[in-house]
Amino acid sequence: MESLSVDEQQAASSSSTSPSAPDTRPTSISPQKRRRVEDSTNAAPHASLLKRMGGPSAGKAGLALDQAEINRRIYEASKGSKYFENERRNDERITRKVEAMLARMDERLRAVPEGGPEWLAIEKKADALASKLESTRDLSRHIVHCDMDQFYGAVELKRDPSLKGKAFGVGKGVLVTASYEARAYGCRSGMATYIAEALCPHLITVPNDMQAYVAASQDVMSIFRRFDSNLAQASLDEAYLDVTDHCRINGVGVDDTIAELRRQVREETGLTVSVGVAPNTMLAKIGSDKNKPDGQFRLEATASDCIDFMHALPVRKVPGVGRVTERILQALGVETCGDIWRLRVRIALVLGDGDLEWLLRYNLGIASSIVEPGKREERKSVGREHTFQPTNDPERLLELLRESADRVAEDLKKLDFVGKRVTLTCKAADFQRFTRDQTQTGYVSQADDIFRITRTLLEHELKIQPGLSLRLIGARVSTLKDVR
DNA sequence: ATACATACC
DNA sequence: GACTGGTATGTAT
Repeated sequence: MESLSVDEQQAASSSSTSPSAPDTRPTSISPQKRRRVEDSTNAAPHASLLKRMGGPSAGKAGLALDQAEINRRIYEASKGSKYFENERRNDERITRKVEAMLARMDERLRAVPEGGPEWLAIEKKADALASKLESTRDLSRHIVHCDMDQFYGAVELKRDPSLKGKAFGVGKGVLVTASYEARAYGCRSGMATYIAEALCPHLITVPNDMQAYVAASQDVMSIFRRFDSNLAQASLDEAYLDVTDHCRINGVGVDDTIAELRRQVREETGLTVSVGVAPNTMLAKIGSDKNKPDGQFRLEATASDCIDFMHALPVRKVPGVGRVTERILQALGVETCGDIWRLRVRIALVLGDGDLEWLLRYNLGIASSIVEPGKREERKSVGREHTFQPTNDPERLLELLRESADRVAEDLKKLDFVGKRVTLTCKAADFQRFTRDQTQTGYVSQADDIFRITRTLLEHELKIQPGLSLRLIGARVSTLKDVR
């Protein structure tokens, strides 16, 4: 029973107040408070850990080595490091969470036998929810997601053409991007450089130059703005546009419009961009990946095209579904967005109605069709953090905290914000992170105030955890007020 | 109000 | 031996 009993009708412009970028995800189940199992360093690696060590962006196509072999090499290279141990702990925690969820599923499935009256009632409710969602589908806009190809790497290539055709990465301790040649060896953004070098011994690494990327980004965004002056910039190298009006006013089809946008970017900046066009932001974003690099993809604006497009799509490809959510869904039997429909009753039983709603949106390919620039007053926090050689010297830690506090105050001043809540962020030498915060009675923005508050929080931690060694310290101010 | 987890680039 | 930084948001308590 794969076909949807949902009306194919639509129109009704989305009245949703959701933000322009797809950003919501099913919530995860509550953490369990069971005791951590003891060291199992010598045991064979759990499949999920092997995969986890492959990194969050592992699993893309075009590899010189088999992904399983890459994961094995990454595992070998990182085994025993503090980072690795922390990943192992986190992986165990998720494994326990998934086990607890499966136990709960067994229990619920016993209480609500498949095909029984209660089961059928839940199914009916899920179908009604799907119909309701279907009635909000907006197919009237040409929503565009532009994603620059290998952006930092492309900027570096422009600067140093001798890198062309070579395996190189940008970044120092950690790669922020890898060239397509390096990706073929399994090198990925977010990967430690020493791991990348283990996978690809001839890897060239170049330091990153944010200034250059910001400048290139501004050039590209100003070209995008010719097609939608109201675009939503999602990052330095990504933007959402609504080109419906541009196409109508100029009497140009959307495919030609996008070809023209790509041509202007290529000619004026020497960079290439991949583009997805679809009726909403989620579909456009997934689409921009379809013909990468230097390609464009358009999804036909009909409900059945949207549903078919999502059907075979692995849930992990949906923006907002990360590796933890992927594991939870996998345990339920949900690998693709098509599986969501088949397993809707199980999902409702185990995860609840709220999560079912988001998952049904993925299944149906329904999301916001509203593109608007991020508003300044929507800024939620301003923070700084940095990593250093682990130390337990309290004087040194306070010095480092002072630096973060100074930089946050600088940023707040530049941005004209003051805030009420002050957060201390720490990462211990073993990579475990924690935060401590305090809400003030009045607004703060001065370096001295931010330092004084975070220092008190840090000193308290040092008192209750004597000898605490840290590798990262940061300060953040939130609950902001605009004073511009 | 606080702490922490997840996600994105 | 070695694995970033900045921001948003959801959940639990």
